[in-house]
Amino acid sequence: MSGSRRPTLRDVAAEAGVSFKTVSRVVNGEGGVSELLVDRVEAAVARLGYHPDQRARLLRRSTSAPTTIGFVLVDVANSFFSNLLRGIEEVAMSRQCLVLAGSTEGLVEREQQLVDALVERRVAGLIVVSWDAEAETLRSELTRGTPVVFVDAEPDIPGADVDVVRSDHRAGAIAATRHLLAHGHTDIAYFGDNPAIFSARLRLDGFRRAIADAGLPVASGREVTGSHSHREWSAIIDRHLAVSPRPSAIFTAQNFATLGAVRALHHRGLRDAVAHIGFDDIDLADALTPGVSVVPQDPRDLGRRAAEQLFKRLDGDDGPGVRQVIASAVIQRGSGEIRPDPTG
Amino acid sequence: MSGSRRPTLRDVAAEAGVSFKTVSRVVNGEGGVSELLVDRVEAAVARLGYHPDQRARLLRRSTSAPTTIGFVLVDVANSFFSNLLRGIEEVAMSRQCLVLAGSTEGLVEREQQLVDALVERRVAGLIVVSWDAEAETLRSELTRGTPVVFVDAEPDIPGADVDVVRSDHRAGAIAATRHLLAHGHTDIAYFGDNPAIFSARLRLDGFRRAIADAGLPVASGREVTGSHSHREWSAIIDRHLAVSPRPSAIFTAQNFATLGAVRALHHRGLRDAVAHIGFDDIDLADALTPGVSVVPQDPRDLGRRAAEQLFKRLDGDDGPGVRQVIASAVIQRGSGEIRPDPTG
DNA sequence: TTGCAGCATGACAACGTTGTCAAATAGTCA
DNA sequence: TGACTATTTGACAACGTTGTCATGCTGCAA
Repeated sequence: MSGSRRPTLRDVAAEAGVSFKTVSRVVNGEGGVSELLVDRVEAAVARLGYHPDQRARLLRRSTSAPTTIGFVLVDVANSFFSNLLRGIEEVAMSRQCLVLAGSTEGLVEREQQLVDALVERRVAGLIVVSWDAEAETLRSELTRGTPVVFVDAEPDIPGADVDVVRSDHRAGAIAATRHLLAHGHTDIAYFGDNPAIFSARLRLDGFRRAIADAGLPVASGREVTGSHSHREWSAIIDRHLAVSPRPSAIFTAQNFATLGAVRALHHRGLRDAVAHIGFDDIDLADALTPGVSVVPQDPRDLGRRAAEQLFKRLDGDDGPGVRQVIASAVIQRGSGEIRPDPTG
Repeated sequence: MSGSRRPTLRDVAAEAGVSFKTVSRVVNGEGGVSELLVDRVEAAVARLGYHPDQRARLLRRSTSAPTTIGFVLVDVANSFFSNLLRGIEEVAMSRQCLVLAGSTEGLVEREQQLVDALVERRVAGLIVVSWDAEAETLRSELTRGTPVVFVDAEPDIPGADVDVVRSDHRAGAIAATRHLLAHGHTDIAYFGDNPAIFSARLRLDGFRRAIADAGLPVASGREVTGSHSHREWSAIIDRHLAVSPRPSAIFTAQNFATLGAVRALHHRGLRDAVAHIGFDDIDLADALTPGVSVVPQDPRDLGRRAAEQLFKRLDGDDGPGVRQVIASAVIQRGSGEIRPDPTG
């Protein structure tokens, strides 16, 4: 048995002594087959361990329920994205649909490769976290009418009408910054992702706006941006805590930066001295001393919403593009409510 | 252009004024086509945005490099599994191969559905975290000779010769327990996953063996097992800390349990009073006070190894099954080195 | 000019499936 | 009985691709 060719409709037909079309009918439950033959065919299917070839099936079928959707994300090892994936999977699962996912590592070139690879496998639709500002990686698919839902990042396509699901990055950043301002801070450091990235740009913009609204000067030396691991962020933030005067509060606008800041503050023994608030929640945020205040996101919910929207399109909805921008508010856990040292 | 049919070889051929076989040759770089026609075809491909249909290609092709592999995991939202996936993806990516993954949620029924769904899509091979002790979900594929690599859990198939990549669960649990014993603890509580699960069974076994080797009685009231979220574990462990006398040390043999324990200990203000060691590392383990001592795993490395092994098989290696059992040692960060309260 | 090698190109079958249609069989009614 | 209908079954094309083979053309030597 080992290494034997995988059985096809014809093999089952031979085993059952019927034509392969009859097997096809039985396998697809089409009806119009006598009970006698149904039994014979089903026995043969079981005996041979037959599984229909979905590639051939989809190739032939004109119209059918989607069986596979594609998800282009940045890094599945980042819990934000893995939870997005989980939310998508949840919805897809209820539709007997699988998710073909891949990490771009933030490289546009890799994003293009992934989109092409998914298109060549003829996924029914795409959910994409695009770091290509104008989403050129998806241009040809969009014009062709392939269903695409953008998550987390919103592409800047003039005159385009696309589906988007994302957090309200700017409002969240404004809320976080105002929270620190309200607690008396005037020297706030910002650590966030590369502003070439949509979400990072909006968060930095929100930070600056809140600072400006408070009548404070924009201290560019207090803005640090770039794409780093949490180990790297830890070292970077540690260095910024060493200068004098050090900032009295920090806003970390990305989850790795938040992890890095916790570690750096801990390392310097400043967790009770420097206020800290992060964008996007982290595990154990409430088991630290003090707890880490954050503006949370709910990536699993974002994933679910994106998938729901994609399936609506796959079900034939061709209405105008839908933009879902999810707001959220500060969760106070202690670190964000520390007041500046009056002697500082 | 919107909604137009996706172009095929024939469409490109018509556009370029050649036969579709010539287009096929150009697209596959087969050579034997005049420069003039190559140019005409390439222009037509670009103009129409042609992408070959991998389904049809694979259907026809007798032998070819693998383009998609399947990965059956338990829950992609758990960082252990998402890091496994990342490691697999990393290796697959270098082979121009995509990973089709799905979460079983620990349900054998769902595991079977996923395996079948992957087989029906004709993935080249499978990497599986199976929670079905005898791997019956994979029996027919194994006998058929489909390349399968088991990760994390090793199936109990009499006489079977399979590839396995996993941590040394038993040795790790023994090391963790001995570490607590060496620090003077005699009343150690165990919190771990359902022992129906391979890794959980070995870890519990290691715990019991270390306890027995120390000549201590097995206190069944101190063993709590089950599959829970970290919120649930937090509540469960909190309850066990409320009894008198409470354990002087706890060993959490699963990452959600570790997170739950940190939260529960924090909630009761016992982080400096009760020793704690976990199996599998967690984020921020070193930024807590005290740091969380653990026996770490390197899921990304496990994923890489599993994928490497799978590709070896796909490249034709048909040697005997390879078992990689990765050992690891305690990382001391503070929580595991707390000594029992002498007044306790 | 003829013959032949060598190359470029195309025609056609096949992969495993579904959709279309025709054939064969059984059943009904005048 | 004969014609007509309904039901079961099978033959065959088609999906988009690659593999095999035949055809046509060019250039060169005799």
